[in-house]
Amino acid sequence: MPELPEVEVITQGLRQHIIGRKITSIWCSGKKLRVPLPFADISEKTVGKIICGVTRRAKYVQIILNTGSLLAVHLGMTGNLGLFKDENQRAKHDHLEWELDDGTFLRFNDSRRFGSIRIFSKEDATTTEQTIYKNIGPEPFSEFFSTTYLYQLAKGRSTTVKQFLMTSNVVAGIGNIYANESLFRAGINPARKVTTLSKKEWSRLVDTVQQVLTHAIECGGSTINDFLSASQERGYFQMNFKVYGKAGEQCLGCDTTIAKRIIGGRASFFCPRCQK
DNA sequence: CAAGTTACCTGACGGC
DNA sequence: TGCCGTCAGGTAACTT
Repeated sequence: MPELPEVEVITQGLRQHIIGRKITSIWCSGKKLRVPLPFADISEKTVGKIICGVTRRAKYVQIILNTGSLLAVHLGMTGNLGLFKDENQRAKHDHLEWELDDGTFLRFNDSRRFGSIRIFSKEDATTTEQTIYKNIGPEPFSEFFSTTYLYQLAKGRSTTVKQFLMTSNVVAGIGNIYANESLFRAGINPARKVTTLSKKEWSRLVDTVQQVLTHAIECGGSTINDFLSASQERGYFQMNFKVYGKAGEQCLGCDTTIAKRIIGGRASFFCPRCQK
């Protein structure tokens, strides 16, 4: 499900509603997630505490408590964090639930269970960086995500530009959808070897990545099958897809048929004429 | 170190 | 109707 825009939309949605709320109780399904869920630790560090911040780093939603503890939630492919009124029953695949002092419930739902949830105490701030974020590249909106950075990092690598963009230690937050869409808008073929890109092309790519992500966040993310914001609203950036999922359709720019090709094991969509 | 492969898990969809 | 194969927004642990 979620790439950076979807995680950002959830983060912003939660922030509006749960800051200042006290967690009054917790429940878990007991099902195994990709990373074992440290339920006792999560319970101890969250129940009775007050939520004082919600932020995003890479594809993680971070919930910060008044004790300084940090809860890091990764949504995997199908995960979601949503807010529900008490009359809503638990849904299939709900795995963790916090009750808040205003009677609402914050629920983590994940059908494929590729998501993960970890908790760190204030004292473990360095550990947090060392465990989850140590191999994660710069945020795409940071100054470190630059033409020079990409150009230098690409030197000596044999991978394709699309795989490079989707590698989390190159840049955080870009998955299959936004890699495809950014490359289309930059006019760069996804199968190009990274060493063949000029500085001008890297520069265009930095711009289009930022534009696409910004636009997608403004649209509330992309809802293909199941993505919903914290307050269960659909995103509509999928209306703005120019290539993703459009194999066989005509390119809006030139009428050429949009192609599909597997690159690095992932479906890649592009216009063979507009993307050189 | 880089890059390719496999594994984790459920659900939706198309073909038969 | 159902069974089967394929595919899906992600990542980490393997091997090569």
